[in-house]
Amino acid sequence: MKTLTLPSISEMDLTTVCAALGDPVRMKIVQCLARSGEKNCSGFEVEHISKSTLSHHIKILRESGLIQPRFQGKEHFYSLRKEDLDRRFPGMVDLLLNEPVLTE
Amino acid sequence: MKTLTLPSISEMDLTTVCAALGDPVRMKIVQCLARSGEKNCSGFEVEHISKSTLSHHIKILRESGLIQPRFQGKEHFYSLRKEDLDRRFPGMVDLLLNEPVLTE
DNA sequence: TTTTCAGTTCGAAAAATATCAAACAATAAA
DNA sequence: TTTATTGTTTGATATTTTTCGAACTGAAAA
Repeated sequence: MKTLTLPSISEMDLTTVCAALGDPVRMKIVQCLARSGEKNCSGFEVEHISKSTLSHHIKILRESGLIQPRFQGKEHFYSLRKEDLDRRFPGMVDLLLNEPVLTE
Repeated sequence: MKTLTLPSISEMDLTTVCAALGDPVRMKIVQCLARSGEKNCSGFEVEHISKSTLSHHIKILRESGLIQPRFQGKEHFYSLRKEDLDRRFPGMVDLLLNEPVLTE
């Protein structure tokens, strides 16, 4: 059985969250989730990246508090922790939603 | 005569700004400026850091669009580009102001 | 049970970043 | 003019981060 540690609202740190958002791959994943609700790894619109690298980025996003997983069978569905983020960092989700997604 | 290039509002990039804020030293400088208006290097409340390192961090903040300099004699006064940031990333400055400054 | 599928973890290599001391530049003060 | 002050730049090193392939894990399908 999986037991994954997510930071609680009070454990979330703005610098850590900003560092997580400071990578273009991760920013794209977060913006994707902010718009779409829930997706599994293959749903993130990031190209030319190995699955181990993607998994690494997901871990950083999860540990920063930005996203949370839901396990269903062999799939891992991820979603943005909108309510928690809105409580801890009011305005942050809107900021992400207002920003157009970069297409490379 | 100094000619420093600041990014225009439309040149500001959210990922780059987040990367700039994703370092504890730089986050502290920005929060300091968000609260205090204008300060020179010796006014940032960061300890145990050489002046060359501080200068490096200031450059990253300036090039991301977060801060702007004003030259007066031998001093360089820095301030947060609040109006520009509010236009480009509405809510970001408030987000920084709402967040208590970490004291290590 | 064996295979396939979705994803994580491990170990290593490459790239980027943070840090400092020393040298430099520009202004102001002596 | 010489010296002190405020900060930047340069060059080097140490650390961190990104990236990948290979091996692994757990669940579902064959």
